[in-house]
Amino acid sequence: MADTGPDLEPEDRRRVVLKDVAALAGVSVKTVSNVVNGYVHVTPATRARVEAAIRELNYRPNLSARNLRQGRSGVIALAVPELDIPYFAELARLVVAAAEERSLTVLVDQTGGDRAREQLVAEGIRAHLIDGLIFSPLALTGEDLAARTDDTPMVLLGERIHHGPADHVVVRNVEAAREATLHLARLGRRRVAAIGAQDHPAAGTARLRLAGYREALAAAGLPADDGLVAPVAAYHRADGARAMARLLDRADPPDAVFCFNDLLALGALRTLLERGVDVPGDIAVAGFDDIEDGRYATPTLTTVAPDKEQLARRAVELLAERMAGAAPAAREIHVPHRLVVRESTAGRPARPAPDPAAAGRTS
Amino acid sequence: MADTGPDLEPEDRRRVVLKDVAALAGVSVKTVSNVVNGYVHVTPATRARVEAAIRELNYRPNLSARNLRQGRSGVIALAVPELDIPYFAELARLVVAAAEERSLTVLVDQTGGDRAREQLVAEGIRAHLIDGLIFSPLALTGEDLAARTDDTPMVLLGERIHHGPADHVVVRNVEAAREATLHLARLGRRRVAAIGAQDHPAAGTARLRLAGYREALAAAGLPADDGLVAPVAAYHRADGARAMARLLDRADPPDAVFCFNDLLALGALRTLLERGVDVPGDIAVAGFDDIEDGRYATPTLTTVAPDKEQLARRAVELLAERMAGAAPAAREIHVPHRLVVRESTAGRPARPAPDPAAAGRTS
DNA sequence: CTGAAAGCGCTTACAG
DNA sequence: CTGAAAGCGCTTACAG
Repeated sequence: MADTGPDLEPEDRRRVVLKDVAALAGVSVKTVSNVVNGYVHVTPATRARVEAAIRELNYRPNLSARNLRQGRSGVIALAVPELDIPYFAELARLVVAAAEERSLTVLVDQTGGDRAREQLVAEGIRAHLIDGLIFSPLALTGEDLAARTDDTPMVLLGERIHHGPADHVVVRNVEAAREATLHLARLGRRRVAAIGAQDHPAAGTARLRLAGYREALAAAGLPADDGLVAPVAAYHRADGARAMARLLDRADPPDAVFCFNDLLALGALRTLLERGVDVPGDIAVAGFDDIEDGRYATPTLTTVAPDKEQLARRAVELLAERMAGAAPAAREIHVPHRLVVRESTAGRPARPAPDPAAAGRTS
Repeated sequence: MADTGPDLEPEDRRRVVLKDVAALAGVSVKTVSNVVNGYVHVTPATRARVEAAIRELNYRPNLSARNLRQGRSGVIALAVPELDIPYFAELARLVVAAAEERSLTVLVDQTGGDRAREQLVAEGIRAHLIDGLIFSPLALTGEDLAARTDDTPMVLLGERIHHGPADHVVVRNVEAAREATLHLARLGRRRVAAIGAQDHPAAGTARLRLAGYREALAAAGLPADDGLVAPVAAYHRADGARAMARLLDRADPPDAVFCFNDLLALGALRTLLERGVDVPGDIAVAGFDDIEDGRYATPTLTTVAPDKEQLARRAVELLAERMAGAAPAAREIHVPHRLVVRESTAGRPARPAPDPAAAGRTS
């Protein structure tokens, strides 16, 4: 139509629209629309003619127009701190898969765990482009959430910050951390350390896992020694490696350590290896998340395995419900977890070892 | 407007549109549009009034409408086999970041490496929703690409399949594989194996890395023994673990192995550990990709490090150029790589070891 | 510097 | 079962 483009324009091959298909098939646009959208009341002959025309013209519906008309886009956003943190990468894969089953497309936001960016995401940087948001915040506060004005349906992954208006899908962090720590205590370890404490008020996960750790110490009759609780700036391998080094430098190093995620544990394992400390002989190590790396680590890593598949599936499900217009009170859904005991607390398997592939995805 | 919704409708709080803002600010919609889009010719006083109205009404532009009008969406798709394969996860993070610099949003497609799904992606499942596509295919053939009818701008990551119409951003695979293999040969290893060969014709990367491996053997004056070339079904840890086991079961096991990616190498390391084979003492191991896991593996992994940052950046750049209407001939861009020598070929570092954190992202 | 009006490509009541 | 027409919420020539 508008022939105002620069001279680079490929060809005069004008974009094919519904009307063109209708003209070629000799029907109204309504009928073409019906065929495209799979409505029932179209005679087979008409349908065939329309489909032939669609093929011949290579017509594709313009989704922006459809979205504008229908008031929805079929796109949801997944906002995570970093896409290449294995836990979030696995989650992303599962969310994309679960969304696809509902014909939803996933758009990705990376917040870097930065509060300002998380506020933007909560406030709807993509307002009207996305129909819903699955959000795993790191630094967002309850106040931020309460101040939210955007009304895009949202489901939060992770701890429930305050009692805001959003659905949450979570793991029972306190219980899971207690189980992991208790497992270490039952190995006969007396000085069980923790790696992963965090100061800032928004660090809900860290707080809950720390609480579970402390409950377990009490239950096992072990003294709580704050010197054995190592704070970290972030939850990457490097933080775990450094924290482990600090713990080893103490006069009374631990004989077990519960790391608040697997990445921290993998970093800790590396430090232990470099220092020549035997795992689990000298120090037993447990993590949290059950990322695939842990199944191939040296030694393989004992960890809390949340049901990530269900986490993703439930999140998409709750979101779809809200998107469909249901407006129940904010819900909090718990997904199951289990403790997976591997070599880092149970010793190396006798050779020949079980094929670690059996623990991985078969794909 | 249409008050036809079911009784669940939250409130009569009608969606705020441009017109409402214009009315409140006492200007025309054109002026509001100018303010929203940051055009220059608006008096400061007017701008302030409009901005106040936007805040008061909590107005957000409807992106679908804007897209429809402008003929573009500002959204690009990234299609990869699996989001939780570390290499693709790292790439995804970098692509999302690079896209953001250009105000582009990234939507993710997972193909599972399945040809049918890859054909769909190439044919534009999201036609008109996305302005462009960055695509890392696994099973797609040159014929598939030649048959492509969708004209969404596309940039391919990985090997150039045939000489189709698409831009490619690639690593010099043959050279890189040759360097890695030569490194092993220069350690004095005589029986250098390869893990990662693949049969199917679309496996361009496998073919090129195998070629580089063979070139290096010839250059080093080593005999080519096809029994030392291990094929794999996929490029996951489990495949590497199994392939390594097969190589070890031979009468004449290798004293070095070049794995076509890091995941295969990590699986191989696990098998070697279980079998009590010393790395690099008995067998030196090298990989390809430089994923973060390799920096914390036991031992740390020697690998070819492609400049992933540049890979992502260039891909987005080429795509943006095509999206802007430039239609040069298909381009093939090579990004640099380097061989990173670590413990798996160079032995363990003397204690105290360098902090592995220094090798990781600092974040 | 601002206003009034057309139109992007669909879907959807409303008629027939 | 199908047609003609309105309208989703923007942006953009076109006037002034």
